[in-house]
Amino acid sequence: MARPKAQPYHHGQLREALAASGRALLEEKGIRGFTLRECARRAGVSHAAPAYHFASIDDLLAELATRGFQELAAAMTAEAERADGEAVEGGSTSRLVAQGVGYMAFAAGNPALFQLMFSREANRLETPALAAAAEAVRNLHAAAVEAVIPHASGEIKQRMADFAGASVHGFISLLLDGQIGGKDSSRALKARGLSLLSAMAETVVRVAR
Amino acid sequence: MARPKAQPYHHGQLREALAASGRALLEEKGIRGFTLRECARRAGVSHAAPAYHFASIDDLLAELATRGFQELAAAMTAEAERADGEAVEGGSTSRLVAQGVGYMAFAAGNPALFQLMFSREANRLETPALAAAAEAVRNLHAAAVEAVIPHASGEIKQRMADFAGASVHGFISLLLDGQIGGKDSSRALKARGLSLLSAMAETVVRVAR
DNA sequence: TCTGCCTCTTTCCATCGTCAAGATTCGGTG
DNA sequence: CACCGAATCTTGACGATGGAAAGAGGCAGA
Repeated sequence: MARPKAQPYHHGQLREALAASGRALLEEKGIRGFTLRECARRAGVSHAAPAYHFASIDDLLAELATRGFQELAAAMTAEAERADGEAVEGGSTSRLVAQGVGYMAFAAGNPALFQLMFSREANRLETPALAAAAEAVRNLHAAAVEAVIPHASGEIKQRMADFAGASVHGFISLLLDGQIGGKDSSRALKARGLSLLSAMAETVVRVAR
Repeated sequence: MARPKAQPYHHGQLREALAASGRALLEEKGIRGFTLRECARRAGVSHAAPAYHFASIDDLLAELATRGFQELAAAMTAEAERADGEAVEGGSTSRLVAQGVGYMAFAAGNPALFQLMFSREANRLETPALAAAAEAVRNLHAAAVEAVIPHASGEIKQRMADFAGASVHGFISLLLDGQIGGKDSSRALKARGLSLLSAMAETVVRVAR
């Protein structure tokens, strides 16, 4: 009889449940359509229950963004390591491209969350965890660029990290907003994305040489 | 006595007034903090008055985004023509860079509006006017790239237009979100932006050659 | 002048985020 | 094992919001 009742008074993992239902809700309704009450409803608790786990709705959104950045970092490293394993040539350059692929794939799979992460709506809270998670992603970018041009000056590395991050982020952002490739097939869009990534990587290599 | 009373029953230019107060409100409160009632309040009318001019709050936001795109296009062409006038050399390439400067300057001057324009929150309405205004901006990008590499193939032109648009858009987006150059001076940030623009332009030229 | 239409106000409703108060359960202490 | 404070959740309430409905004010053409 120790097993939990169908609807125990104490949820036990409400914070996790809210993060999960909140994420799904965000993708469904978008940032403006996101409501705390609906989020609580889906988690099976009353509308005021989230208050104990999250100070405000912005606090919950900040948590979602934080987890998004962590997952984004994981997606980038996973794709990069996959490239390391199968690549016979290319090395650090193909790793940079693969990391960009991971970035784009995450954004394409979680468009609303991705938008939240890079909207200042989430950054209003400016929690330390959010800042740290976002910085980790930036560091991944910087490290991948650095590996391609290890002998370049610090300033060149910074400029190229700007460049690489901006290209990848801008492309997928415009794509998700429908500003690029309106009615093209998914296959064609991937080709355009890869084309952009290789142009980006070539530029990084060329400028530093 | 024909002059309008202090608060005539019929506003006369309410649509314009709402667009103006809405724009200011958007920059002040951000997308999530934007409310129709506050917007009406600032225009000096009751909270239900906007209903006749805008079907919904999303419709008003779509109008703001549409005007934003028109203004963005104007800022790009103005900066590009300014560059044409003073440039002794460079020609089409310096024009491409200048157009990017205009793009970034508009975004930096209207961060919340810029974010709205490229958030799918506005695009949910998908009004024809909004689509047309956004397309005009895209065409400006494409035309500037085309002028730099007139002899390239159509596919290369498209890829380079993607590349140019993505770089510029990504950089200023990340900058406005605080993901780039956290505590750098405004001067340093402009230098980084110009550096990115020239790297972008060089890549466009190089790939097509 | 009169009449119909456009514009705006007032009123109302369901929903929202947040707060306060009460109910329930948990973990540790006696 | 009994008890009690703290943590967790529910209920109820408040002001604010977007939108709908109904009515009042003002304009233009017959």
